[in-house]
Amino acid sequence: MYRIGELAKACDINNDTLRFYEKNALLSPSSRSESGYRLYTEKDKEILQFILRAKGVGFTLAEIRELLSIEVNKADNACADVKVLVDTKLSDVERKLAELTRFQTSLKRLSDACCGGEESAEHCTILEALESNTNNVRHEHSHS
Amino acid sequence: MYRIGELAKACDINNDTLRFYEKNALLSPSSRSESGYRLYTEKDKEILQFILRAKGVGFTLAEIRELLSIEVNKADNACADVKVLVDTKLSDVERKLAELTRFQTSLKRLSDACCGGEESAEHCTILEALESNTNNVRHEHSHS
DNA sequence: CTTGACCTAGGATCTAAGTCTAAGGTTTAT
DNA sequence: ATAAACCTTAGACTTAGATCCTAGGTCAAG
Repeated sequence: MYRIGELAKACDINNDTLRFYEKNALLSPSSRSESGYRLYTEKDKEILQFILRAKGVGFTLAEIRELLSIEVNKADNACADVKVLVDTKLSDVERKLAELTRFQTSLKRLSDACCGGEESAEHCTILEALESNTNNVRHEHSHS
Repeated sequence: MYRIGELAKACDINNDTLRFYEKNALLSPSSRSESGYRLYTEKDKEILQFILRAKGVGFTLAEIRELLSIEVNKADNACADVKVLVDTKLSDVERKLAELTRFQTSLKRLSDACCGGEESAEHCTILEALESNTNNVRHEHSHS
């Protein structure tokens, strides 16, 4: 059993974040001590880690709540319902992947075109690209 | 010279967003009319487009402010300074991409392993996977 | 038996990036 | 000359996701 501070420390988050997750129906401690202290189990910790991983890839807490809630309703849901939810999340993930890939491509192009040297940035291709009306690095000339 | 509404419309953003950018030291109109109306020049419009493009590549407004400060003071900054900003952002984006790809794989595997039928989800492979501490589908047995 | 670290609840505050409202002044078209 | 469309400011509100504050209760160590 972890007390709130122990679990928070173990997962490198704030105690208040755990209280916040509880208030927002994401993760409640499995029990309380005599004096009302929250007591989290190993299982609770695993759920928290799932939450943190999901958050790390861009799921909102609302989406995570939905993912987690499937489990609670198991018996009341058909497999099909669960699958729909997962497939919806999969589309979400793929949409996010597409956007990030776009960012990556643009940033890479900017980075690759820049000499990165100690020269003055007066002719920096990155700045030029951001100034131009294309968002693409068209001119790959360097500063030399 | 553009009035606020004209520039906003031309760049497809809200008038309030321009006031917000001004308050947050991203873009101030070059002048004001007799009656106090903001007047933006062609150059101002270019800076705005710079901001919007940088936003489109995933930079936060704080990061854009930094980019702009280099932009207006090019001669005093090295190319390396600019490149660091881009490369930091790039690593950030790539870290997220990696995590997201991991999630995509997991969700795909979950979806594929699920029969998607009208059976109760009590033995749904998806849920079983979410319960495990790996987020991977280990047991590919179905509900039947 | 008290000090310090930890915990409680409830509500206030913060950040990002806007968006909206109120109460009024200006410009333009008819 | 007056309505419609535009502009001004200050400040409140929004959403998501926390984080902090107040005022007090609990627990282990010296």
